[in-house]
Amino acid sequence: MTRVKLKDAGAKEGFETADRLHSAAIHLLRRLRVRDRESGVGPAQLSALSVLVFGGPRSLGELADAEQVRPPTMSRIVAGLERAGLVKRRKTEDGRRVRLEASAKGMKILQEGRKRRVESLAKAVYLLSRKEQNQLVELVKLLQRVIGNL
Amino acid sequence: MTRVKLKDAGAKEGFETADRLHSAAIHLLRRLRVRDRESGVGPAQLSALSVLVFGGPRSLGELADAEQVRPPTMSRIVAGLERAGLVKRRKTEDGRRVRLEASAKGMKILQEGRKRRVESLAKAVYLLSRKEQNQLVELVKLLQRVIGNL
DNA sequence: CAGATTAGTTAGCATAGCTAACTAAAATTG
DNA sequence: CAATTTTAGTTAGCTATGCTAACTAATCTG
Repeated sequence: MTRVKLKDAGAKEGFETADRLHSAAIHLLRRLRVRDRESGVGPAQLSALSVLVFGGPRSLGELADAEQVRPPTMSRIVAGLERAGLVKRRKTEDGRRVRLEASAKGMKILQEGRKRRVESLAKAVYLLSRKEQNQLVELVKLLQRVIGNL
Repeated sequence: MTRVKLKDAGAKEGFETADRLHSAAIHLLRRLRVRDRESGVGPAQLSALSVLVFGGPRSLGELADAEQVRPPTMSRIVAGLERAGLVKRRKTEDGRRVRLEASAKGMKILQEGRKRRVESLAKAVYLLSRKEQNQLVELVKLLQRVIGNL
């Protein structure tokens, strides 16, 4: 039995691909994490801040959803960001909700951190041929679709 | 000025690609993290265990290096894995070093967790066309090279 | 307006990251 | 070969991040 049913073969490949992708993502972030520590801001704070900077102001609950985290967790993350002066808290018409927005300092810190973090990755990308770089762009789009399907 | 110097254009694109890749990796793992929690084993423990299962036994220091973590951190992660009976600690000729290896239970837990974790990702992969799936395989290879360059 | 729902916080627990300071074993060296 | 230095891991103590349960305050609803 050297032949395998097409369906099964596809399933196995899909699983393998998914597994390697998962592993690659872990290792990628593990490497970049080192650079993130230089900012003095924790990873969860940095990530939440980036949502506010690139995605605009929003409520705590919305931010928690975006970050796939429970409200109490986000409450504390935001408290840290506020303490560091990176996020401002504004009142809304609805007295229960808060409007969270990045401060100027928050935007600055984030841009710098993002630059630091991505520059090592960008260097690694430059080592690829131009053709491979273009391929990588296409494949990142594909990856974004996969994430959308999750 | 609609034209840009090629060199600059390349740099900018590389940065953009790197940034999107970084972001994609974050979102990918954030989604999968949910499934990981079902195992009852923390993410750092799970990741360390996978090194032992797929990469074979090694010392605590080597494991710390592989996981990009400091020795005290790995010491505690291993203590947790031991307490849960997922890892065994063996003596070596060098009395300072320990030899860490996954137990049968550890391998079982990991395989199950890996399956759970990857199955949602695999489902998302299946939604792509066969052609796109092949492209994705290429992405992962490229990605592995990029990570190697880090 | 009383009760239910919604938004966020507080409290308390576990995991995970770090540095500093320690112990024990091995290697070096005078 | 004894004294020192180096190496491997651990312990202690801090911070950050996850969670659930239980609370407060505001809004909505009947």
